[in-house]
Amino acid sequence: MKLNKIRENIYKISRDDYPEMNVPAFLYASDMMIEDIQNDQSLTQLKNAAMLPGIANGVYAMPDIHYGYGLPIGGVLPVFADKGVITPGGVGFDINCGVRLITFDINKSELKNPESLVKHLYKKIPCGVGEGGNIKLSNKEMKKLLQEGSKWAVNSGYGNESDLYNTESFGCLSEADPSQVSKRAMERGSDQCGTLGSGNHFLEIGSVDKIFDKKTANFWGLEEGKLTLMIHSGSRGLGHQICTDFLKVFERTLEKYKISVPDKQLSCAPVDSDESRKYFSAMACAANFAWANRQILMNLAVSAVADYFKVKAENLNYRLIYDVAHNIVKKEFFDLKSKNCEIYVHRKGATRALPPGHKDLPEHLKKSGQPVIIPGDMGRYSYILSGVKNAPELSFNSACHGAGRVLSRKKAVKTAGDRNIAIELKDKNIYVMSRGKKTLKEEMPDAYKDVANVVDVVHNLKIAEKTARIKPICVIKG
DNA sequence: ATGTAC
Repeated sequence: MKLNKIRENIYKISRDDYPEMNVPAFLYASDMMIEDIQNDQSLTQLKNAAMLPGIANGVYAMPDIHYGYGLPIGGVLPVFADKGVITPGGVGFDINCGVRLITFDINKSELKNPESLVKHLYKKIPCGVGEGGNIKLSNKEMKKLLQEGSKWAVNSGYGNESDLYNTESFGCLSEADPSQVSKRAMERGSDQCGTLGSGNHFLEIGSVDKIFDKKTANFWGLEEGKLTLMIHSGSRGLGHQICTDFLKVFERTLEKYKISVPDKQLSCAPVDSDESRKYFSAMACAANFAWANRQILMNLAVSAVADYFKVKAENLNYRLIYDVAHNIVKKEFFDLKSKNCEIYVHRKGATRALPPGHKDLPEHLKKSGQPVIIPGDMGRYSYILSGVKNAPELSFNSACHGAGRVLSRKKAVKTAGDRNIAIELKDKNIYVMSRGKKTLKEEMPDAYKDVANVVDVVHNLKIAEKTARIKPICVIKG
């Protein structure tokens, strides 16, 4: 792909070089990352996305870009409500995959036996491919959950109402319509609320290891040396099934709306079409399911931590810093050429990052900007950043979402050979337990880029600025 | 990511 470097950390794929594009594509990455990025087909996917109709300004790729279904992971696709298209490939299979971060008023030094804590967590958190949990929902109750998201979880006894104010969109997309969710999707989801999943999903106890921005950290209640809980999970089989169901629908709509796409995986329909409305309503259900899921997982993990410290869960002082999605399409408003425009922003492996003062932030976060949670790998660290001033213009309020792989899962397993990743991590005082036999090899630290380099790109561009770094202590995986 | 194929 022909890339033009327009300034430090910004590369452009230009319409002068590829006239088939309707808008330019922008890649945010450092010089040293370019070679790896050029090695897969992700930039071709980005260029293909720029050929869709009705895009606002451009398409964008974050430094953790890699190959995905349709739009690359790490891609942002903003479209005008009145002339753009919705594409399920712009969201991906794991609808509202996202991350949540919690802090405890407990010092790292008080955690004397992390090996025991990881066992407590592993026992309490259902995880693994296809695994169900302890909550079985009737059809009626499922419908309620899909409409209400996090609020359903709070009303069902999982957490506090204040948690909603520390969740993106208050943990609910109001467009959710359960009648657009297939029976099969409902069935797959009905016993999976409160389950972690597998692959790169994880639940981790860590500690704040470094503060970059003291003011923002203080404001949010992040203190060096305190224990944290991070949860990375999504909408499980429900979201997967919804995506599968609608991909079939959208492949058939191309002819109907006379849209030509360079890649069937970018099948789409006008925003204002029956198909897009139905997809959006079903996608919103999956998003709400994922928020309820993480809300419940948080409560299960908090009770495991309480068990370990031999205190009652209600006496354990914890605080939800934020919960943010990184696979979603949302209706948002942006000032473009001094006109307020309704935009549907597809974020796929991209985290929303609202700058200070944004109207969608709750009052208590207006001053700091939105917390942007960026998980790394299980052997190094994760970051929390705050949305800053260049986010609207550079990326429609979006930042990176993680480290990004350097080795495919298959390659990682092969490279790991007969290494014992759990023992290697234990030597670094990180205690991991995993249900899947291959998971730890697939997810070993060497399979990922150093997230510090990824985060530095968005930090230097002033899309989101570094607030704190978190180091893992106990990790459970599916 | 995912009852890793309907």
